Amino acid sequence: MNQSLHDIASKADSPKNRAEEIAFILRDEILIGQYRAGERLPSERDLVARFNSNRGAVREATKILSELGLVSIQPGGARIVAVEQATLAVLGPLLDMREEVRPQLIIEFVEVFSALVALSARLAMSQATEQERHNLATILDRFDPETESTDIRSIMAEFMQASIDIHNNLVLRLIGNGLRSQIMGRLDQTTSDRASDRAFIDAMREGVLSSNADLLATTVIRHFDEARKRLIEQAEINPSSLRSKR
Amino acid sequence: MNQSLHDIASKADSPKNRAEEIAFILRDEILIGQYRAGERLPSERDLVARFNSNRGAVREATKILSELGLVSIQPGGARIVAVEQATLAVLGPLLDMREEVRPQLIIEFVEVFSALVALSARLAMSQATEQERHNLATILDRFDPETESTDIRSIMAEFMQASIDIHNNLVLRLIGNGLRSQIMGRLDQTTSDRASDRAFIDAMREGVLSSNADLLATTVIRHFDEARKRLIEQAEINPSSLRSKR
DNA sequence: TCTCACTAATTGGTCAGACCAATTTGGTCT
DNA sequence: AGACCAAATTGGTCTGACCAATTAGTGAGA
Repeated sequence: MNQSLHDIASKADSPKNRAEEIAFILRDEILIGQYRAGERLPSERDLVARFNSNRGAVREATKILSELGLVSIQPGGARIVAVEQATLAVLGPLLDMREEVRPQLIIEFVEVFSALVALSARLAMSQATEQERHNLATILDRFDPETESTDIRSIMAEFMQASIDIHNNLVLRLIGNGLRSQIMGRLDQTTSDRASDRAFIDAMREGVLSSNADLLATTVIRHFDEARKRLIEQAEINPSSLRSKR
Repeated sequence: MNQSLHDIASKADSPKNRAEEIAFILRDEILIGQYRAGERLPSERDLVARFNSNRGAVREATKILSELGLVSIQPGGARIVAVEQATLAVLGPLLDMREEVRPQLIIEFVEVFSALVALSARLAMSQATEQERHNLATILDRFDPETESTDIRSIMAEFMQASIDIHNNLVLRLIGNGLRSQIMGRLDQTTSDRASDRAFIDAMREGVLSSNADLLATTVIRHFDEARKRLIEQAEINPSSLRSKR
């Protein structure tokens, strides 16, 4: 029961010490809905007993949960906070733990990511040098429709990073960091239309080289919108619980 | 522009316990550039001596810094991480501490926020009920160009929250949480054109009531773009260090 | 029966000191 | 210079204790 929980958690992010080990277990239990929002977390001394550890480690663990925004610690007791008020750092664990919300969560991610890539491309175009635009094009050139290995998603991630390096918008960069660390490596392989991918990459390439921000943005939005629709179809074929409560 | 000490003090987040107190001091020192990235943080025992505290509290403090993504803790020593790799939670402190990057950071925030508001409005329109659209309009109706007190920014924040409640995109919500907690209450009053604000609100209202997602999105983008340009002008009048290194 | 005040138990916050394992450091030898 | 080794340093773990604030429980009084 709890064994499987622990396994899943350790697959994703391996705890670096006892405190993280405890924190991750509690985090996953919270995300899985084992505690309701507003409920009290077991006291530090109880957790010490449960995990055969010491208060120092347990306190560090609850500190982590507090930083994740999952619990609110106050003298008298710590209380669970609704997932909706947490930080981006719960996204990854949520993807790992809650199979039934995965499809929906991925769709939501795509919705946001596409807008951010489009924005980032826009900002980059507004101040990219010739050299920088060439570098962006080079990234896109890595796409090869013949090879199965060239993952269009990794290319997009790299494109995102490169465009952020150009406009250097810190807010966008920090959000990008959060999304990347939570999502990368947790997405399944999706069958996508290589031909349409080719057209997408070509359009982006043209947008980059001609410094056409509008073309770039609309191209990105359109492509991700298609991807989104494919995901929705897939989710409806396997209708675990689309748009369900979390 | 000219900030009193009192303002800064009230903006600063007040530590809840000794660990946070220490963590916030170290965080600010890192953000101010007192340590360079890659450098070693003083050892836990040194920090104990410096803050007249104990290792437990110090370890909790460094744990917080670790969660912020500002330091990387490993056996043998903790090292400072570049601000660019931190989490959104450093934005607020950065606004409080580094006066010289404030203008640029606010511009960057507006760039991102506008895209997210536009996206959120789009998503909300795609599935809002009559009732929900009416509620959104009610929020916009709070704007009164005659009264100085009605802050268009708080209205936009509320609109953002309400639209998120409609489409319920968790990714967007979590990002919104981060931005809101970091930015809200840290922006100066900016003199804006009440007439153009009125036009903006009216356009949004029409977009909402007619469920015209495109109109809404372009309206939002255009308005924030104007706000951005005003900010750039202001920043150039007082050219502290636009687009400077951070 | 209900309310309020008081008391006792619980909880988080702080602190001191100890040992371990791994890394880092400094010196030595080749 | 470079490789190697021993010592000092560092983070990780653990025990046990006391404090202050909150919470839960009790009992007296309305």
